[in-house]
Amino acid sequence: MVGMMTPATRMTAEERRADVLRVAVAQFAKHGYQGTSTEDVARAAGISQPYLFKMFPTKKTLFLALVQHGFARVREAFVEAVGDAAGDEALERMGEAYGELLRDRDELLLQMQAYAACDDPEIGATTRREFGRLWREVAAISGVDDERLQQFFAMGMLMNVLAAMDAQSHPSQWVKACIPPAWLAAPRSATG
Amino acid sequence: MVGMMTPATRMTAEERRADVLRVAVAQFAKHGYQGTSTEDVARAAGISQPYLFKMFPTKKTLFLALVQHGFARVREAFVEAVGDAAGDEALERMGEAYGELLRDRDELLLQMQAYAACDDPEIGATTRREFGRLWREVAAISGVDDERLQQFFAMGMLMNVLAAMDAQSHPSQWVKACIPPAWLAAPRSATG
DNA sequence: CAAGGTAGTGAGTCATCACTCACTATGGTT
DNA sequence: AACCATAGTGAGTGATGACTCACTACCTTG
Repeated sequence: MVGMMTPATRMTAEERRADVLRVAVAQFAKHGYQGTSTEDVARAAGISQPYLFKMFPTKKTLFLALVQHGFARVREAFVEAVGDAAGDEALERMGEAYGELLRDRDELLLQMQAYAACDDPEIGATTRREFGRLWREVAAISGVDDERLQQFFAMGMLMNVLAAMDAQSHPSQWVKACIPPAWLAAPRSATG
Repeated sequence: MVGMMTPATRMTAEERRADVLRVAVAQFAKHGYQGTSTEDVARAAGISQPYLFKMFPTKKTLFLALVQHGFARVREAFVEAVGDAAGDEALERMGEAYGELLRDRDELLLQMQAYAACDDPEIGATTRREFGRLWREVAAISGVDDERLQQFFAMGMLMNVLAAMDAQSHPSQWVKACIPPAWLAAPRSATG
């Protein structure tokens, strides 16, 4: 009764959980798995740290939930964007959709943090599994060959890295060269 | 004089520093900037933690030195590999050289950790600067156009991510599809 | 051999972190 | 109105982390 923090407006556990997930992305995206404290996440979500641990038994559980959620969002965005297209056109639309996702850098940065934390067995396993699902899904939807798939994903990874470096906010000579206007489209000419 | 640790065989500061740098790469590559403790690095290098701080005034200084050193190694490897080639052939040789570097996953993983830690202003600035230098150097040496350069770097980033996920040690359907055979076993040939 | 610079350390300090325990407040149901 | 499941918290705890201070051992040079 004394200095008790106003118990953040009461929500159902589900609502609160969704809230936490939404807010936690930003933290983990910026500071990484090890660099983010559960205290920070709790504060950002407007709840106490002990309650965070009631929803997610460990910090890792929370992080893994975020990773799965993030990859799932990418898959959903791809499915929706492609519609009934196929082949190169499907790839192109997925590329555009990925560009849209870039609006919210946090989602992509979280992916980077997941890759970077793969030394941890559980994080590694989850990340590989999710990456594999995404790969297979893109393969199935587009139906293009492996070389093209590879180019598609390679471009995605480059965008992730550029996002991580926040290249867009630090313009310089090379940035203009490596973020061309056509950065959304799949490469038109095959290597050769 | 009681339980004093055998003072690791005496070296010049330079030798020791080089030793530390060599050993520290593995630690930071695996566990990231935040996930690596100076204690771990010191132990791995066979010196006491206070002495580590005499050579590198802060943990960040050490990490930044590693990042610069890593990028420099890539640049040197590229220059050496290209020889007097130019254009697409130069790119191809650099690609092979990058494959060689992949032998030692740690170097590439450290790059990933640098990208992931870019939220820190100093790390971000250094990483962008080094990436930019690499980009310009590859551009200058090869002389190819931006689109091709972009594809080259994109493929490199995909390799980095696959290395981070340790895809090669966790074979599955998609791994075979996304790892270019030439990079899987790069016995320094196949200039075709 | 005396002296001093330098390689190297033991034993802290203070902050932070993941996680816990015991507790309180709230609202829907009977 | 009384009950109770569940949302939510204050105040820890033991471990660990970056970094410091005061010190010791070693080697080179005059």
